[in-house]
Amino acid sequence: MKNRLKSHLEQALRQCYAQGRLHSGEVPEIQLDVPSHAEHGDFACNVAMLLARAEKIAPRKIAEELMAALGEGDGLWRKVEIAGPGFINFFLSNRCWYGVLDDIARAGEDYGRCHLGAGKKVQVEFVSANPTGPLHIGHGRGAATGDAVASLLEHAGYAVDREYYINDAGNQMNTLGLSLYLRYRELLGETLDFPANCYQGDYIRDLAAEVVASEGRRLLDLTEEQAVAHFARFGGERILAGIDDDLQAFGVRFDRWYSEQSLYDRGEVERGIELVRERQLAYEQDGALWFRTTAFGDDKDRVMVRSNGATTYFASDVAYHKEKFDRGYDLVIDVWGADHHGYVPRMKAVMTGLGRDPEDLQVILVQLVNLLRGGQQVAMSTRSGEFVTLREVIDEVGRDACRFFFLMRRSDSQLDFDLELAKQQSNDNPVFYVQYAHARVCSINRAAQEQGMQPPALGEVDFDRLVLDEELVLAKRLAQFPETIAAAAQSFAPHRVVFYMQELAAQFHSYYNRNRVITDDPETTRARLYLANCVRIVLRNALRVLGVSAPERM
RNA sequence: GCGCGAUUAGCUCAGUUGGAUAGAGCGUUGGCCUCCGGAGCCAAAGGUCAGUGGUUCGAGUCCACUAUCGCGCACCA
Repeated sequence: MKNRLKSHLEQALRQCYAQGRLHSGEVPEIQLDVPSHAEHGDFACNVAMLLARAEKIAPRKIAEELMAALGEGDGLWRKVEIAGPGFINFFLSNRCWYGVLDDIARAGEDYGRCHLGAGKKVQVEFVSANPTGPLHIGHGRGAATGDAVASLLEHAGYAVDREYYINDAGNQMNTLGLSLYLRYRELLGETLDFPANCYQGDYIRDLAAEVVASEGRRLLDLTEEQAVAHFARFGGERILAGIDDDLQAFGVRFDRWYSEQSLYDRGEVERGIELVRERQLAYEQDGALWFRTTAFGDDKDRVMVRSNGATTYFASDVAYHKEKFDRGYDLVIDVWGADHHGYVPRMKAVMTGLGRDPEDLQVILVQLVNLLRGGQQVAMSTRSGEFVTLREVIDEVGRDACRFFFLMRRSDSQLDFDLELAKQQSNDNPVFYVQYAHARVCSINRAAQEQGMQPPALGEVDFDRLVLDEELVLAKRLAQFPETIAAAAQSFAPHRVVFYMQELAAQFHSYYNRNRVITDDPETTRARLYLANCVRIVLRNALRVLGVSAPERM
């Protein structure tokens, strides 16, 4: 609809130039905004103001010329006017708005999808928590965000892969192995000092206890080095399996689990370092090998190979990102904790250094979750091992509320997550409010069915029966859904979908409360059922993007 | 010290990428059930968009400085 208006405007502008009524020849991008006030119409265009400078005449004058060239617009609008400093305001015809109901009925599950991405390959890498402990709620927010962004991009026509990067190389796995080994020995009767830099959480003891149960004292015969290696492998696998379980319970599925260690095993890290050398971006200093990232905007060069010969995490990250693009992705998105924001410039520098556009790498930063219970802060500290796990929160408030709450705010701003509120079944709780709107339509359908009526199919509805303002407002809101998805996808911002749903649900609840869908008049009833079911379809599609269920009864 | 980010209603936050008179939810106050699910709805009050200057037809939005808060500044991962 917006696009149709746009092409009308472009045509009018070209006509003005052709007829010599305007002279500059400039064709700016036509912008159409939905004004905040209804008296300014359905869409407002500012092109006359943009042209004012080049044309050197008053914007209202330009707007007049454009309006004259616009003509009737074959019934798309019922009124066009010039207002304020030179806005061109369009008032669309009701028939045109109710046409979106047919679009929705026709498209069904696909309503809201678009081809913005043109099939480009995108990888979204997220969670990627170290396999040294269970997922906590911070990871949960990353999981919800990454999954929703991936889903948004799918809806916008990108070919998306979800990937989890496993940091299974380096000394943290040794630390894990050592932590388990020491707890194992403790459980078998030794008293020893458990080092502060080892993992303190109870899950370490639990895992060690499993080993005691299955292996007994046998592993005491190993050398410490052998034992640590054994425990590291065992612990890593078990913890990763637990993470996978938690993510499945959360409804997140990855296309690929990518091991950092495999980069070493296949020589990718070596190849990455070679490439940096070939491009003359490496130099040696103090016995270490450095990547000259300062050449591309980083404020410090970065070490790839330490003076003791060990490669850094940065080196494998270079290799990993190089390898992502080798796999043919056009766009790579990393979802990171916001405390890693300092790493963005260096990774962008790596992109440039490797000959890619830095825009091909997008980093989404996810801020901390502040967990509350009835307004009171829940204490958390990863260091001491006292943290609230994702699993605990899913078990307590349910997957739907959990995902919804994680996505309610822009990902880069801190989030208050109140467990009591998330469990509450009232209008204070936004997730129930939205789901309830969906269930309510289903309930109306059931009531209609009992009276022998089916939700009407395409073409069975007389839109002239929709005469209420609220019905028009609902139709307009429904028409906005595809652009909401597109805009949210382009800015990697799932929270926009949340806000959209809350508005739509509020409008529907309000409509429902004031009017009966099922009336004495069969034609009116049909039209209203049709409208209500379009609301249901859009709510369901929106919830699906976020990974939240759309229940038929609650 | 340097860098990144934030600052919008009593609280928690949006703000369609620079548009017209600033938007929700919660909280507060006052209303609404003979009715398809009240798990809901309606209404009112509430604002110097942190401050100062700048850019222009037009600034919550862009730029500079200031203040306050948060985070980051390893040959760790």
